[in-house]
Amino acid sequence: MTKPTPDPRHTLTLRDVSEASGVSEMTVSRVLRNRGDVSGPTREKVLEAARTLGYVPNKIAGALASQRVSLVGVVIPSLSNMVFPEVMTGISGVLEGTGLQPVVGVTNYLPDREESVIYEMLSWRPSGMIIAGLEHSAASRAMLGRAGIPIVEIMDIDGDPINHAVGISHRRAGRQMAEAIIAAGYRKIAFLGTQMPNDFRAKKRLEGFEDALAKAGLTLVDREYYSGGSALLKGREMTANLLGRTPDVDFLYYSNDMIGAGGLLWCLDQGLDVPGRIGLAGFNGVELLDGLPRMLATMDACRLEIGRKAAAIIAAKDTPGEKIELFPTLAPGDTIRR
Amino acid sequence: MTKPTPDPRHTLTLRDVSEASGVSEMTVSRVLRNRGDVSGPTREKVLEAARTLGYVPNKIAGALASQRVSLVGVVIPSLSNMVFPEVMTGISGVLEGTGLQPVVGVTNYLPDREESVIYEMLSWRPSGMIIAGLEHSAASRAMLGRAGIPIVEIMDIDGDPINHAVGISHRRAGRQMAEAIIAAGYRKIAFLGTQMPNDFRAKKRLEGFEDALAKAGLTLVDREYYSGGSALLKGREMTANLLGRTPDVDFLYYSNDMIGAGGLLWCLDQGLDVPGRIGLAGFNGVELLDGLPRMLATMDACRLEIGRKAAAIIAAKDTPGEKIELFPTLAPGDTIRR
DNA sequence: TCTGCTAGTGTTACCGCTAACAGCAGCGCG
DNA sequence: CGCGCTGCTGTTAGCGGTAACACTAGCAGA
Repeated sequence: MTKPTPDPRHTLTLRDVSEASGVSEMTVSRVLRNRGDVSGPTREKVLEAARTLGYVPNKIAGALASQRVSLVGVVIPSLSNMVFPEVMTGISGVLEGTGLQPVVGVTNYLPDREESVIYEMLSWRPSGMIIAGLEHSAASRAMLGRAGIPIVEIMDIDGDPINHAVGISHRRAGRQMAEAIIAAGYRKIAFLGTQMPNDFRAKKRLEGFEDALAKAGLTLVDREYYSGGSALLKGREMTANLLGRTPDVDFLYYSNDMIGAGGLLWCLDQGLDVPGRIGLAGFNGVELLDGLPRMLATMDACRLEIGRKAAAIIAAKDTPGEKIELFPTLAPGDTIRR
Repeated sequence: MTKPTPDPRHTLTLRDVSEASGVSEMTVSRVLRNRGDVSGPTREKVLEAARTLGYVPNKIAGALASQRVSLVGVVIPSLSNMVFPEVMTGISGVLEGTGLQPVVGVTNYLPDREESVIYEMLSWRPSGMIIAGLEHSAASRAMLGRAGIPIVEIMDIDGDPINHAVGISHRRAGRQMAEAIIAAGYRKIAFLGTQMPNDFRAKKRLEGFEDALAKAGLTLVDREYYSGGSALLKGREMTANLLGRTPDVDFLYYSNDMIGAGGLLWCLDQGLDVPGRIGLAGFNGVELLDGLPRMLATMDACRLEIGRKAAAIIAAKDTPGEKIELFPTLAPGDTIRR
């Protein structure tokens, strides 16, 4: 409730601390960064002065002078879907000790927005960039390629990375799930998922899924798409629609766990025999959903590990470009026959 | 998969663009920032050069020279609990048009970590800071107070803000919920919530809740705390424990919707009559949960609006310090008798 | 005694950009 | 015809730090 500027004069600089402690700015700088030799007493004097003044260093100036920026740009499509927060946890954990700090930018699955977020981030000259996905506009790829810093594209490895990639094969994940479903004896299989034209990972999963169906001489008997809204609720609606339209389906493959959970709740409400009469599966392995009446079949996307590995690459900063594939595990849960 | 540094020589600067387009650096700078008069043809030449070179301005240098930083620090306790992503959405939405960019820091509800996150952020000399909560270490408060920028403390207004505050009264929210519960005729009321010693908002809600109970001559008949893990699952466990211990409870007040949802699912599994035999309520109004078999009674925390208002204060940057109270609405759902 | 070294400190020259001001045409006007 | 103006462009001097080097005293070894 006070005014925002209680400045005695201006904002503090190294000079203020140097005057207060009677040494040069350079020595203050050395003390504050723990670099170079400074005698014990001097160090104490300086720290004391900095503390009582309440000096906070100016990283803008420091970064410009040293040509070193302690930021790592992280560009992700969304924060609200449970998957990226976990990736962030992995990233922060590893970056913690390194003096590097993640800065997130959110694109909402819009390529234009992604381009401008990347531009903005690069203009801060970060030490590295972590970006979800392998598909970016030509301009984005060009900017990133030219930036001269390590670039790690995460989540997906089905494609050509600019530099590094850490992720899983969503095509393979789709295929694996399909194989498990077929092996369990389901034959009339439907897909329910996001409409989003730019969720390439979901798209690849579906491709892999359909490939595997084709190999078994099957095709999807129906499909249903949605866009916004509460995922749980959408899952119910979509499932109701689809079963209304195609009552004899015996398996529902959802593009993510949230809508899958909604579908599961609906099926249970209807008293359908799950997984006997009908099976369900999602994708992501969101821990949040442990605690549903029944465990949804799903596939872990290795989110934490992806975050960790990506951060480690940036922190190492010398690694030559490479593709790191992680392998998700299928959790059959209680919604697929065994 | 290529090497990270395809530099023809070094990273581009204004000088490169100025040479490529045959004008001074200053003119290039003017064009790139749309500031001051530049003739049409010159502007074209410059833009063309910048585009073909792939120049990305260096905001570090720009910020240092202009003493203006387009960043807004946002300090929040967690990203994984559904409530802050929505606040972020509100913030980003408002900041979008202003040229300001949010930078988030996560504290995991640890005061020490909060202090260092604040220090880190201030060292980038942001144009403003948005921080969750009103309770901070003395050092944190001092740093923020001295920073000379607008500080907005969000979520809570039960206390003394450093500068601005936007939020709801959690004490009042707790009281209101208690009153509604009592009015509905429940008498044996228990509380289930987070253990976290630093979730001051949850604590205040509980205080308000107990105050209102006391006014009606009631006290909590039991309570149960948890710390980590999947909230839905924890909700189940806690509820099972509590009802095992105190079977005659007739209302369960949860400190958040997720554990409330877990509890609700457990009650339904057990075939308990909700809300007849037992009522339940949570807090937050997370949209995510629409779609549960039954709508949990809850209270919206005005998250989106809090984010918007906070960002607006920073963007306006001249507003004198003030406390803005928002008023959550109680959504009785289907888990409280009417 | 002189040299060479080291630990501790100061000096200088930027880092890449922008504020502020200094030109300098070309023009209308008294 | 000289004045002031407007429209455009360039020049200069930092912003607040840090790298790189210069300096000084003190001391070991030749």
